[in-house]
Amino acid sequence: MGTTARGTGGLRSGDGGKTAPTKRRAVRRELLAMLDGLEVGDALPSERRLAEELGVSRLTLRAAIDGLVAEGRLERRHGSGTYVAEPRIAVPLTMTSFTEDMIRRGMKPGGRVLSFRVEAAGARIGRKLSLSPVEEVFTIRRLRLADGSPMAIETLHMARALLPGLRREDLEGRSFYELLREHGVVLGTGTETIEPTVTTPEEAELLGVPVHAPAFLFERLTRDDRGSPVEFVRSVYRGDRYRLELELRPPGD
Amino acid sequence: MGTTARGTGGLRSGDGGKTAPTKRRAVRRELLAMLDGLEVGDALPSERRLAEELGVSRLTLRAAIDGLVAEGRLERRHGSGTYVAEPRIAVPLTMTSFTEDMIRRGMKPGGRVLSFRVEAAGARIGRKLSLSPVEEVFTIRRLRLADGSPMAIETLHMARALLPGLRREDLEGRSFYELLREHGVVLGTGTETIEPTVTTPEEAELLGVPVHAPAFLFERLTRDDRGSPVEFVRSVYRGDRYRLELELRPPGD
DNA sequence: CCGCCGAAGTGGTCAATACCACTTTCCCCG
DNA sequence: CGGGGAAAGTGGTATTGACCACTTCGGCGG
Repeated sequence: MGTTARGTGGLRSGDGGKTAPTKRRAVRRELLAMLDGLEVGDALPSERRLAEELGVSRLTLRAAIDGLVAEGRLERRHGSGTYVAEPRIAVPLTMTSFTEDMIRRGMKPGGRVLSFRVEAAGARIGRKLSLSPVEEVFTIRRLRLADGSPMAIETLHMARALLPGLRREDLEGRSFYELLREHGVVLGTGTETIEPTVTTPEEAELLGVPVHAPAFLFERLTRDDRGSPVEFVRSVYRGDRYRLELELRPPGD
Repeated sequence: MGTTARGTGGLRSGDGGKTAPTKRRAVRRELLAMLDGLEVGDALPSERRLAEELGVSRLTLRAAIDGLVAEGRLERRHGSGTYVAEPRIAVPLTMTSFTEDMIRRGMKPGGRVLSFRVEAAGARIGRKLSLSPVEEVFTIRRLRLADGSPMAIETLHMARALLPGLRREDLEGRSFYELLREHGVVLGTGTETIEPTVTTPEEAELLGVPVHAPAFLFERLTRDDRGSPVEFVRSVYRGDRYRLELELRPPGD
């Protein structure tokens, strides 16, 4: 180090092997690792110190911290320091895969595949996924468990072309998004709509709740990093055990 | 054109001083003004140009743009430009007051006060608001309208001490948060929980929907800038005309 | 005529530096 | 011994300068 006046530093495009997309994410990972060794309420080293230790500018460090603050894992106190935040019962809505979501809520996620079919997309699903109606898609129905008891019923549609060799067994253990990532699908943005609904007799049976019990209906369209639709998911969550909680911030203005 | 002449209002901590609160917010306002003259899909000037025109650094400008992008009013296209985004049917959950919310959804908000009482907080509300159970609170029940038809029933609790002279008439026209601001209450963070539910006969009657129709139940606790509870609100939204929609971003990692 | 490719322009990221606002601490003065 | 106030340390904001990654578009060669 020392003076390195030659800003060109690089290190981004050159480094071998895997993608180290952005420096901020590297810092984020370092911070996450650091968090494992800290208790709730503990203070982080000061931003200036951390930036130096990690070898990044304070701006970059702050950007990484910003993310963790937004996710509720850290808490800033002006003039005092940055602290490990109280864990939230329910976390912000963004991003949640079921697996992640349940882990955050302190529950053990599980699942059972109810049905696994390959069929023509049809008009509705084809439109959602920007596919021809005759293109083959997977239609996968899963029962989602939390701590062993039913939490949601999920129906997923995805172009077969994206994961041609997918078998029913592949879904039993792992996270679906993990599978996608291994096959080179990089997830980008998604859109989710949420409506209240009531359970149908079939749903009630599977979820172990009364018929016409309140439930959430989620519909999510996930896109890859180039904006092409990847999956369309429709989920029914039981309303008695699942609720959303979110932190409101004063508007940016 | 038209687009909601919501003028420059706002500005929360307005100290009539020389120093603008923060430069970023000033820039934000400039951008908002600029947006009124643009159509959906139009491109903004480049960041470098804008930064120079507005006399701020590019980073500051970017921070302001970031906010507008997060709120869905602008859209960035890497390598191409920054564009006025398609208005969203439903906007991110953060912040929404009913009035703001409806305006964003392109509907005309309205309301009718169903009941207005002053009473002892009681155990439950007292706990929510961090008040003694015998402290006097307002309990206000309002029917919320969108384009003239019922959209939600809202029950609000707030310590009387915060707005001692509040009368029923004060609520008829204006935004509640506006009132609070005028009395020096600066809103900070809030917590909202969302559950699915079904309408009771009374709610169904007021909302004009069938009994046991799906609905959202919102509970919101709003705090001021120092973290003290300000209001506790419980709202029932009809599920057939109101739904949530949110944009999912890939996690920071 | 079409296609390729590179230059120009755009947003995305990062560094180094400076100053401000706030909190905490602790020393000095009463 | 107690209280006030400066100093130090922290996060918050802002600037300048640079390079990277991507898109767009036009010129050039096939």
